[in-house]
Amino acid sequence: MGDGPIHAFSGIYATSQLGRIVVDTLTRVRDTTPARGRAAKRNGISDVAKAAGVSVTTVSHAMSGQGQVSAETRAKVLRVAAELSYAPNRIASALRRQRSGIIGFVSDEIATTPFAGRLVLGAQSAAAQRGMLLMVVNSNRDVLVERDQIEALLAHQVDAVIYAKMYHQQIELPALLHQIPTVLVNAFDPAVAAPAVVPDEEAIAEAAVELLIRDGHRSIAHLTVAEDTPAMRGRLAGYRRAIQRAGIGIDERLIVRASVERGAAATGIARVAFASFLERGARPTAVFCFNDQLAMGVYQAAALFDLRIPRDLSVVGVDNLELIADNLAPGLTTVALPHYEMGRWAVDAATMMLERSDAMPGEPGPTRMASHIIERESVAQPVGAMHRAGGAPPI
Amino acid sequence: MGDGPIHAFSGIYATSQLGRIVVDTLTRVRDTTPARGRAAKRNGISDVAKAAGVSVTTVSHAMSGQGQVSAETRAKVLRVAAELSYAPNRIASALRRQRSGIIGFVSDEIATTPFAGRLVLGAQSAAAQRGMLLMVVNSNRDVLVERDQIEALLAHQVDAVIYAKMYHQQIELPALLHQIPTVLVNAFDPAVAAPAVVPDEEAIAEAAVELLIRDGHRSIAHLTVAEDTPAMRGRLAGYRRAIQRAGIGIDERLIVRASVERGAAATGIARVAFASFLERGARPTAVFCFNDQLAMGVYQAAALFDLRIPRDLSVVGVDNLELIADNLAPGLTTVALPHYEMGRWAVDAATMMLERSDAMPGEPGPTRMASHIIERESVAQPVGAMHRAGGAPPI
DNA sequence: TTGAAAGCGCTAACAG
DNA sequence: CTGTTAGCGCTTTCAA
Repeated sequence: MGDGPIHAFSGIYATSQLGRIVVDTLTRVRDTTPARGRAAKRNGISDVAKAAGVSVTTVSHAMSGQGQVSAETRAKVLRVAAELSYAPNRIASALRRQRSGIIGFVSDEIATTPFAGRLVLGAQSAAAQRGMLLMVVNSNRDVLVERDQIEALLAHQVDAVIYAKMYHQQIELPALLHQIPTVLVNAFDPAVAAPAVVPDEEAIAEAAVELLIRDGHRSIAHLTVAEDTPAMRGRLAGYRRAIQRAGIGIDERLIVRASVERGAAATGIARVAFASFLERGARPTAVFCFNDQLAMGVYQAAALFDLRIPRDLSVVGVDNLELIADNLAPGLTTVALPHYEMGRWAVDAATMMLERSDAMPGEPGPTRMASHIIERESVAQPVGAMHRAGGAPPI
Repeated sequence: MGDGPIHAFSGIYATSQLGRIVVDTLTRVRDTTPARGRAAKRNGISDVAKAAGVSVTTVSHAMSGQGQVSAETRAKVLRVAAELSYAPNRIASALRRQRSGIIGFVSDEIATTPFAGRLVLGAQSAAAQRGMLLMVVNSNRDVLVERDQIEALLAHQVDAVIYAKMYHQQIELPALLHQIPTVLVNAFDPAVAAPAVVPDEEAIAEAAVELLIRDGHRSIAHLTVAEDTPAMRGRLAGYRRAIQRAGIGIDERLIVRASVERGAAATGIARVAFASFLERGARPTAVFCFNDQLAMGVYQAAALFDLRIPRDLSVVGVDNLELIADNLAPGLTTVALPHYEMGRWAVDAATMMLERSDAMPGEPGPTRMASHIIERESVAQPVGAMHRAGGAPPI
């Protein structure tokens, strides 16, 4: 292997004194002293051009598939590029094309539940498919921090942003985001015509309640929260609808509200609320809980009253928090929120807007995404289900 | 307000036909039709220069603090910049300076525990302080995906990367990362001289066991896992050390191993393991559990044997998974792993390497980071602690 | 089918 | 203290 001017041999390229072209086809001993400090200079388009004996234009065309390049030239360029482990510098490309290939992901919270992780995961996998990358930013619910972070995202020329909340809510989109394609996740802003995706709350409740009804339950309680949110309203409405559709009358006494503050130990509150519900003599055969933490409270309350789950009481939750649902004994049947799917939907919607600037993905109003139920062991037929159709009042 | 050539009046600037300079000092009616498709064109450095009546160089200097600019000029430039809501285009700046201001964050998993979130949070907060942004990427433990993602990161010219694992382990750093400053989190590679930070496993166990000893416990079990990992070894060693330091002999029968597979419902396994331990007649007054999920299993096993926590059995976990620790009744005292701090440390280390390329932050070998204990209600003095110093054998 | 050359918006020599 | 200017590495007319 010579040292002279750079030539393209048949598949083998020379190490150069001039450029940073280095061919590394052999398996090498493991490098135990990696570059420290600055990143190693990577081969650029002109290095490839030189090595392939063509112009940078041709390399660009060959790599991107733009323009007309003969098949052979293209093959050669590609081969050389691979040889030099060349990949276009996305920064330079972004500057020239006015497209960074980066999607900003703004979330209000990332550390307390696995929701954010699943959202990010879905968004990322969709982004990867389109050759884009995510820039994740988290405000921990501090509006000032959020502002700074959005500014940073804009300064980095993100092409679009996903604005995600961890709990389904109505919001006012930050004004800064009015200047850039934005899609909302788990949130909606009636004043802004931006695509938004949220869970279909009613369907969640219907799925849960229908599962219970199918197993023969007629006396189904709903343990919900006091706070007035879209999730609370939607799930309650879905509960009512499913009950009525089955021809069972709504018994308002079966609706139990726990006053849970955000982030507080929901389980304890739920345990107390549900225990006092049982104390009043209520004996539903099943409970549909607003979320898994409340369901965990129901487990604890049931233990206090010597009620066995699922023999004496079937329980369904919402969230599929594996940490809880998997670890409870018996395992908790619960409805998994479509976080992953919403993440995917969001970047798909964003890229759609990017491609055709007149496009407005999704329905008018927030797109409602379906959930699915995860069955574990907390649901069974009520004892004597066969015998007591339309039994005694439950309370 | 005229339309003519651009002039700088005392604080008010004209709307221009030529550029995109738009002054917007008035509070405006909320824009209900935000730009769709492409991002709105933002003002550039030359817009500011024009409006301020100086050269771009001066603007650059004024904004960055580099070079010499008179205080007045600087003030004027800054004012105009604010007026035009100018912020330097980081892409252009990156291309010119060969510094993207982006740190890649590679994690093996992000959706199943809150660990990743806390790591990201810590990393991000440190990054923000230094004007950098995080590009988070997640492989879901797929090596091929990971490779692609690291390549994408490199193509985006990230200045450094944080390579994080969710569980403390020894790894082989991907070769691609040998060419760029990298710091490892929750992982170490003996073959590579890269800074690494891991939890101080022994200290975790010592803190937990010392807490129990301080409360008068002398018969302290350790419920651990069978898999041989740095965490398992370290915590076991710490347990032994703390017990011995207190002058209590090690009783190997008090060390219980649960064969938990990664990601499985650890609690069930732990429940069975601990129940059979109790069945053999063991009556420790306290258990130190490898993690919170095992602790939850202990709660369940204790219920089976009518042992009340903490009256009959004190329990300490590790991880501070709020979903579990907060929701158990009684609340679980547990050791919180320093994820947030490790995240911070990692970007601090990375930026240090960036600033002085000869720097090697941290100790030789992985830096061990301290944890702290979160006290809830699962620890109490053993019944009759006062009376039975050096009591009967525990099993 | 290929190549030369003009920038994308910024920073950093260097000159005045 | 301020301004002119040459690129950073790439994409994309436009011309050959």
